[in-house]
Amino acid sequence: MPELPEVETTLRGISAHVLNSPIRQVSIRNPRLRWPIPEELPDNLLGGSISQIQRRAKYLLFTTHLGTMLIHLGMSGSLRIVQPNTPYDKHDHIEFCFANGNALRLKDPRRFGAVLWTSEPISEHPLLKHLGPEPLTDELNAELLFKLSRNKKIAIKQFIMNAKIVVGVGNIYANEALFASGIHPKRAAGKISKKRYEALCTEIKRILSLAIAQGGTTLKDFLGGDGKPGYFKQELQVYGRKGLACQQCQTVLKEIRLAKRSTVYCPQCQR
DNA sequence: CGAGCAACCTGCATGC
DNA sequence: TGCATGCAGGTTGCTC
Repeated sequence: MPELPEVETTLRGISAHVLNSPIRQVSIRNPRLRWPIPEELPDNLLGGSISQIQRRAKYLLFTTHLGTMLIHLGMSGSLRIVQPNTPYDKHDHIEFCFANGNALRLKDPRRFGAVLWTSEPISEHPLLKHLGPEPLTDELNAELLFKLSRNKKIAIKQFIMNAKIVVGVGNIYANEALFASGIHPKRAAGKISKKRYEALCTEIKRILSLAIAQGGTTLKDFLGGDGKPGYFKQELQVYGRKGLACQQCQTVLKEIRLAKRSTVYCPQCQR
């Protein structure tokens, strides 16, 4: 489910309901996520409150007086605000109850997500330390991509999906950004001009911003923290449209696999 | 070093 | 109807 816009939508949806309210209870129903939920997590959270929630890449960072809780939603995770007496879903793995009467629940059927704790400065955390720039800041720009890509034979789609290069560009938005900038997903990253990287950067930023403004992309059951679905699906030009006509030139869209990920493109518009 | 891919899981669609 | 297969929005950490 979640790419960067969905994570950002979640952040915006849950913040007001959980910030600065004492944490009364932490219930771990199943600690077996990608990594086990740390046993000391409840003790570190209880009695404290969340003073800030930030997003870095697709990680949500919950600041408390003792440290930071990191949550990653993996492929199928979602965070929802519920009333504490709401019946549990089979895949609700952890719940945080707040003094203000709200409860925050993580549901994650595939359990590729993670809930971690660190008391170190967050920028030093091994999972965050080597991440590339945020795509919606000036740190992502054509010069950077151009420079990092010289002599690289890797396909451009894999290049922009590499979090060491730039974070937050997942499979859906990689497909969409490449279509919008007219670049063939298999083109060698090192053979793309500065000029074309300008277009690609512009499109990555435009598409991610638009998706955030529309509340993310609801494919299966994604709902923002406010329970509303995302509306970006209707904007998708290539993802999930294999065999359909390109909306630009009517050519039939093709699908290939790149690093095992579904890659849809227009063989006419993308070179 | 980079490239490729196995691994972590469940649910759902498809085909026989 | 049942069963096998393949695929899904992500990322780490192997092996070669």
